[in-house]
Amino acid sequence: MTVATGLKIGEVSRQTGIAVGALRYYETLGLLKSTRGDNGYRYYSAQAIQQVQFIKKAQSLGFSLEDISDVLNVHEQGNVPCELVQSLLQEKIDQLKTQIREMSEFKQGLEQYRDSWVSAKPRPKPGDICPLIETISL
Amino acid sequence: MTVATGLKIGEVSRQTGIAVGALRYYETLGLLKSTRGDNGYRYYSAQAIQQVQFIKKAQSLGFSLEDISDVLNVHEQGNVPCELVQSLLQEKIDQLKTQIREMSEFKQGLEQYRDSWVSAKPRPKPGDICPLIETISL
DNA sequence: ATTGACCTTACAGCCCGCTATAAGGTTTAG
DNA sequence: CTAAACCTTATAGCGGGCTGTAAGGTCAAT
Repeated sequence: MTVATGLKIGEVSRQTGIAVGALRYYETLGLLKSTRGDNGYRYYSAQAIQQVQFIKKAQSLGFSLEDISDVLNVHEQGNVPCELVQSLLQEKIDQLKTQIREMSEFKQGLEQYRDSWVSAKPRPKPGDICPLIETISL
Repeated sequence: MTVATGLKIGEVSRQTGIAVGALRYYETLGLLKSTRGDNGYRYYSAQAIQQVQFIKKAQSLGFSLEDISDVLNVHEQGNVPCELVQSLLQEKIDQLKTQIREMSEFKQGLEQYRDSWVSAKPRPKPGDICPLIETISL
């Protein structure tokens, strides 16, 4: 007797800007729930829209879907996940710091090669492919 | 009558520190050649060692295997690929600059969220998953 | 009744540079 | 002669977040 009601996946996709395939993918990861109608269709509540927006916002902070899954799990346990969110955010910031530093150092190394190769062109030894690169010591 | 001679793949692996599977992979990409013995084994010349070292060195500059393939092709045409190497290197440097700038800007955005969330904790609205994240506008 | 829009599952593919596995054949040392 | 160490191909899998396709079932409007 109970007729499945709610939003169909295409409507959720339209309202959130997330592709249908991505919504189904989120479901396989446990990020999004749906109830099934007798036809097998997924039906979504209005909260689902908010949930998808939440996923988008969390992604915009650099959170992985796994991170987001953890946050949603805390929420489903009845807790407010803000502390987790804050520690995850700090983690991302720290990772970025490290990455930026590593990339800067790497870039400096490349610039040193570039500059040294502009000033002094080594003469090719027999068998060399590129005498510039061959000067590198691993 | 000609007996296949040279280094077997395991020997090349040992001398270069590159895994056997990786060497075979390089061959499928055209980066490394071998001659086959009657047994089907790959045999390598002494130059192959140098070639693999070249690949490693180019990789250490952030060159992709496709980049390296281009460089080796120029070499095989009988030309010295140093100019290509230099322009590829400048490309990597420019890409790094852009990435570092983008990551720094992104990190600053995250730090703004973090700081604003420390000072003022928004009160949860009904249906909110994490009231901090919900403050984000996409 | 038909058309077209919508929905379903299952699976393949993308990027990149590999690694791992299975199921064989070859060579080498003792 | 045997066992270990080596070699071969073919294929699948990793990470991460998806997209694309095929082959079908359902629903709404005409």
